[in-house]
Amino acid sequence: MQLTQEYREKLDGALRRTGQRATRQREHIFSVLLGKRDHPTADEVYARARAEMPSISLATVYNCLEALSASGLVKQVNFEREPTRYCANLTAHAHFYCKESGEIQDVELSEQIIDLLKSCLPAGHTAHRIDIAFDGKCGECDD
Amino acid sequence: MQLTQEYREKLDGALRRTGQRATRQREHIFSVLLGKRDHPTADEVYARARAEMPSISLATVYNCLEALSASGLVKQVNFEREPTRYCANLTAHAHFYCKESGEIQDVELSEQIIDLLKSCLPAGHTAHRIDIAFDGKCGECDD
DNA sequence: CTAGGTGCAAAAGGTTTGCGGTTAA
DNA sequence: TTAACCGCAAACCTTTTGCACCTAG
Repeated sequence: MQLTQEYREKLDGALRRTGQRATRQREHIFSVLLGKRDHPTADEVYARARAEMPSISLATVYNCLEALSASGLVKQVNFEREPTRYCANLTAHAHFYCKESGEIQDVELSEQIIDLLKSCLPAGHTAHRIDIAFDGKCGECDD
Repeated sequence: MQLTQEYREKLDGALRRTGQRATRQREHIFSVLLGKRDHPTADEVYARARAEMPSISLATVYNCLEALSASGLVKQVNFEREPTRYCANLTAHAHFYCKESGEIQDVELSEQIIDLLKSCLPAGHTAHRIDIAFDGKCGECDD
C-alpha cells in the first residue's frame, strides 16, 4: 500500500507541526492504518507492516504509533484491559465492542451529544478528550 | 473499617447470586472500597487492605476485586494505559481524569443522556455497558 | 552537521496462573 | 465433605527503555 500524495502531505504537515520528523517508517505505519480500518493492536500493525517492510521493529511500530497519535492523525482506543488499538478515523465517534465476535465498530456521534456530555461537567472543568466505549452484542451476534 | 450490617447483606447476596462465596477477604476489600472512594488501583487497595489484614496477598486482592466486579457491586475504571481503578459508586456516572493533578472525579449523568447515547447504536446492537471517560483539567488546576 | 529516529534486546509493570494448603457452605 | 478460595512465587504480555548506529532537515 502506497500513501496517496494527499495523505502524504497531510502526514508530513501534521508531523512537522508537532516537531516530529517524517520518516519512511511513519509513512508506512500510517498507510497500514489507512489500508485496513479495523482497529488493529500494535502487534497486528507490526505484522501488517512487516509484510512490506520486513526490517521494521516492534519498538519502532510503537514509536510511530505514538508519533502519529501525538500528531493528531491517529487515535488510540482502549477497551478494559485489552491491548491498545489504533484508529485513523478522525470524526467524532464512539466505539462498540462486541464481546461475542471481538469485533470493534465505529459509532458516529453528533456534535450535539458531545456538547451535551460536556455540559455535565462541573463548572471550570475542561475536557480535551472524551472516550466513549460501548460493550455488548452486535446485530449479527444477537440471539 | 467494619462493614455495616446493611452492606454485609448486600455483599453476601450479590456474591451468592453470582455463584461466589462470601469470604473475610472479599468483605474486607469491599469495606476498603467503601471507606475511601477515590478510585484506587489494585496496588493501593492492597496497601490499604494490609493495614488491617496484613496477611492478605496481592493475588487475592485481584481475585476479590474481580469477584466484586462480577457480582456487580464494584466497577472497573480504565484510563488509557494506566492501571485499572476500582469504584463502588453504582449510579450511572462518567469519570473525569485531571491530567494535572492525577485526580479522578465522578461525573453524574442523567438517564436521558445514557438513552440518547444508546440511540446512536446501529439497529440490533445492544449495549451491556457504556464507559465514558473525560480527560482534561479540573477547576483547581486550570490556568 | 546533529538532533531525532531506528533496531535490537533487555527491563518494566500490571495482571494472571499454578499449586499446595485452607475454608465456606 | 468438597469445590471454591487463599497465599506465594513464578509466568505472562504489552509497553518502555538503553544504547549503538543511522538519517532527515
